[in-house]
Amino acid sequence: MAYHHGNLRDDLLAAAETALGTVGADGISLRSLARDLGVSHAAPAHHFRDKQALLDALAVEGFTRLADRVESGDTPGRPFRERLDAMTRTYVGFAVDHEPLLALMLGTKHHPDATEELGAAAARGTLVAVDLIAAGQRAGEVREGDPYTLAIVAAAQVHGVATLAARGLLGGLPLDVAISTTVDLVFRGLSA
Amino acid sequence: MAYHHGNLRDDLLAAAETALGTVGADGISLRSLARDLGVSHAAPAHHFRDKQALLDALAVEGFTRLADRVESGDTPGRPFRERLDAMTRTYVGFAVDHEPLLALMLGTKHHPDATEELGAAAARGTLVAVDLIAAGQRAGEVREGDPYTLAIVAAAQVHGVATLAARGLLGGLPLDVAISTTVDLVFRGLSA
DNA sequence: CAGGATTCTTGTCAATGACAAGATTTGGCT
DNA sequence: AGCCAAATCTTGTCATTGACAAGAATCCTG
Repeated sequence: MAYHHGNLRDDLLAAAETALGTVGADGISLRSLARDLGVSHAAPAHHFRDKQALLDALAVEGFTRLADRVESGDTPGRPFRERLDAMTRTYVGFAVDHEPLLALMLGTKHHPDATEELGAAAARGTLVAVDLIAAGQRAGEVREGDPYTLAIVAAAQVHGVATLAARGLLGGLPLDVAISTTVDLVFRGLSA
Repeated sequence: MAYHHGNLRDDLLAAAETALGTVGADGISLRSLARDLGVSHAAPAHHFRDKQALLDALAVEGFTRLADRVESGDTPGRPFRERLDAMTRTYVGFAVDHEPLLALMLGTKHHPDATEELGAAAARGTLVAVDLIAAGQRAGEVREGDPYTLAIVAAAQVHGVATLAARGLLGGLPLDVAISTTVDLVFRGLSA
């Protein structure tokens, strides 16, 4: 066994994400992760100052992956409603599949210095939304108004459905019904 | 000093809610609460089986208070848009004023037996929303469709704006602009 | 006014996050 | 090649915490 693990940092992140799904963010223990990776209980400290620093790194990774998925699922040039539908499904799907990660991403207890990095990662997502609204306006499909404001609020609406769906708090409403209704309501709300 | 504290349970809840705002849900320590109340470190165990049981009780209390505020701020009989506006402002206001509590209420790590109680408390809120939609439909102000589905989704949309606003994640959008836009978008979406 | 239930206390345990100090390895610099 | 600093990992330690056990003080019901 090599004295140096090699890529402890990446392995810690991977193990932490797995643990996130089983024991939750608070249930994660640095010592337990270290044990799983066959490493001493103090080794993680050399890669993450804090337990929170590890979680922050996980959150940043989550934002990046979410943005990737949204962007790759997008179809620029297609009608507004089609793009809105795709984005909504992607977002809700991500939330349902990775609820603990999303909770981490939008949690409030990040390190001050990480907040900056998280903000940048999150900004990528809003960019896509603003672009969507602006394109819709240019095509005369979306009503007038500050595209930034409309994008933020519309995204927040979809976000609300996503988080409640992820936590099973939609009162028994089937997921596809909830999504379809959401797209419909948001679309009508934004219509010209 | 009386051997019996008298109303430890209530005092624990009150102290816990205060701590919730300062150190967060995870930062709360039963032992610390006990110290603050001048009571032995094991005393809380006789009132709350668990640390989670305490948090669950706090969450139930939160749902009750939120429902109270929404109901008391409601104006049945008035036009749909007016009621929607009032409810949205109440909800967003509650979220901004009590973000940690709301996070607790909608968290996923409750005790199984508490989930039932929480569900009942939360159901009160959806009742108001369904009533609002149904009334709007009767008045011809809201489009047709299953009122339950429309209510859940619309509530989820408002909820999304509320949580993001509470966490300062609206990208610098002024709160009143966000609220007004939200009411506008939801209203248009639901319009007949 | 007795006896059981309630409330609270002290004592204890394992787990954890964080810190300190030292060992091993790596990699750059001469 | 060789050396030294930095990076990586280790053992050791500490205070805090949640949970449990067993016993003391108090309350209350019959």
